[in-house]
Amino acid sequence: MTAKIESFVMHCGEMGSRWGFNRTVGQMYGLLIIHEEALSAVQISEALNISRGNVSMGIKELQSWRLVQVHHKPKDRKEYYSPAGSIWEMATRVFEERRKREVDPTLSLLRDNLLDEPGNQQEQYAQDKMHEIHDLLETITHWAGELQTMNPDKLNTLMKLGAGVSKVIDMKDKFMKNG
Amino acid sequence: MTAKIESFVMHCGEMGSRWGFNRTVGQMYGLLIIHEEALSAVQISEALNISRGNVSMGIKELQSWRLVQVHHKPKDRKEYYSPAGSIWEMATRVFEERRKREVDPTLSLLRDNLLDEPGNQQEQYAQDKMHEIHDLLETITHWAGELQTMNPDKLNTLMKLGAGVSKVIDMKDKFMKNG
DNA sequence: TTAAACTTTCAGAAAATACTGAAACTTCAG
DNA sequence: CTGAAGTTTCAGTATTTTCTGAAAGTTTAA
Repeated sequence: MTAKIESFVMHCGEMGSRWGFNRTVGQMYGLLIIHEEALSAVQISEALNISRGNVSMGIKELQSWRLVQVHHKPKDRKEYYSPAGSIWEMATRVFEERRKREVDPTLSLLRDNLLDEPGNQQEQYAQDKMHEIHDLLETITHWAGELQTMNPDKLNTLMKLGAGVSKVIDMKDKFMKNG
Repeated sequence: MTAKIESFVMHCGEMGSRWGFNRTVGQMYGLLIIHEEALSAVQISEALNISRGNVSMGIKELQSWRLVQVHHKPKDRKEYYSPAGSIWEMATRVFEERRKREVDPTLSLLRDNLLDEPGNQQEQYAQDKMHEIHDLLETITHWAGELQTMNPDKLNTLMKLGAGVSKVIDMKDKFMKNG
């Protein structure tokens, strides 16, 4: 590993926990991304100086995020791992999985709580707030879902044309009034 | 605390670490949100059964996220805490702070690495990938920033009109070709 | 000043999380 | 079958993170 590559891999490790997994899982993912060929479990454990068992657990974790792909080479029983999909797909998968872990449980709790009638003034206030949060989370996840269905080229093109979201939306407003 | 309120507060605790802080900080924030009146440090420590020192550290943490506001009552030396801003503002602050912690350091590392010339084929491949990631992160943060400048009413209105992001953007495409 | 009422800090304890390595398991060629 | 070549699991250990409570710091009223 050259110094540059190593700095990237180590950075992914440091950021790992902020990105939703732990240090070694972050390192593993970083390594797979910047390495052109797929790597075996032993190669990963040697490159990162971690135990073989840890690699196995890390791969399992990355698979639960749908971020790695398994390959086989002819005449070779080992499994080789590489990142699944394009950079854009990786980003949407991380978003989606994080939504499942960070937002969906909250939405479900809020929905449950909003079914009951509030018992007193204090509960009324609490329910109002929960309602606000619920609606906001629904709006955000809806729009995030829409963004994910687009490809990044489209976004980039529009950005370069100087079209920000608000401009596009203002235009839509105008368009609908006229039409 | 009624059962419903408690379930919300405890949920915020469980989600805390996924949202970027720890359990008690999550609980504290949840409590402040659904409680109509501002609360003193002692009230918080009693409501959540945590030490006074822990409350102090938690408040400090929430302040670093710009999520709490301090109040004073006449004839009372204690400090009283409440959430800062509307639900929408809280959400944008959490986004913004998370961007600072989760994305900005990576962008900066990638920029540094992209300044050097690649030394060999392996480094060339690595740099290409880093370039892709860099551009994608820039696009995403740009669009996220734009979304934050809008208010949620506007988003909701548009959503109810059946205007998804992609529809709006397709329209923009058409509009620009014709114009 | 003083001291009461409050807040912050931080060393050490407790709890949670991650890692290792050996044993168990799986697969497959011969 | 058998055993070699691989993967997974998990009990115990190491590391990291969080929490407590006592001491130090701050503010203010008298």
